[in-house]
Amino acid sequence: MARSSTTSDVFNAIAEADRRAILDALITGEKAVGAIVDDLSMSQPQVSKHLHVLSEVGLVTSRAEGRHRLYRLEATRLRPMNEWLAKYEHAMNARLDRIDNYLRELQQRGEPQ
Amino acid sequence: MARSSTTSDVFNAIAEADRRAILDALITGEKAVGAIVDDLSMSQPQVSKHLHVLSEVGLVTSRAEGRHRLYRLEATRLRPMNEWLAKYEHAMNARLDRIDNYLRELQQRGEPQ
DNA sequence: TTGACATATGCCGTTATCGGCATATATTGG
DNA sequence: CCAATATATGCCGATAACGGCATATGTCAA
Repeated sequence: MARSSTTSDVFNAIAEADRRAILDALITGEKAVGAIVDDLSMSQPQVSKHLHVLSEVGLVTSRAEGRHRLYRLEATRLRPMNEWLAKYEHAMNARLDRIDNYLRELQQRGEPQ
Repeated sequence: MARSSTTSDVFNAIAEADRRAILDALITGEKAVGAIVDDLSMSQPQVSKHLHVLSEVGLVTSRAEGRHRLYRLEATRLRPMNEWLAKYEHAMNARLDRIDNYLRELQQRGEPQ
């Protein structure tokens, strides 16, 4: 058995740097495949395939516009990641909290004098 | 060429559900390999290998304690993901914002009367 | 209709991944 | 030192991912 299919969940879809780049490129709004190809200088089939994967997990949707196909970011689908990460928020800021407390401590020690 | 090595960056390390489960198991604090094996009912070699991967990207660290090896979560390493996700925060909440605006609008229209 | 442009698909070779199993490597207690 | 416990590693077979290239599909314009 290999890694669970890339098309099965958002975490896998996003594991690929090129796909993250594509999503990044779509932040500013809808874009045609060709535009993405130009922006990221990847091959057209490569972009189409990545878009297919992203589409399978719902991270992008598309609509036809003449002979172009416009892809749109569906950021809502990133929620699962966001929620998973949220569990670590506290631990992630532990160091900062410690620095913060340290600074507060310094300040308190300074004030009396 | 396949997907960039699982040991190269956090996004790939986390693409595997079992590894996320391991990290989740470590949220409450240090744990020995055996404890994780029991908690998640995965095979011992499987857990060891996943821990190895997680360790390569710095998501966990370990220390020896007798014949046990205690693994510890290094949540700080999740920052890159957090930052990447932050870019989508706005788009992710767009729908909520829209509802919010709508409600605000309703309220304003109601007030004058 | 024909031809040009835009995008999707199919096939191929290479490479990584993953789990299972057996086994190597500590470490401790007697 | 030896046996038992705890963990790490190495090898294997199966699977799927990725990029490249050629080509199919679709759409417009003249």
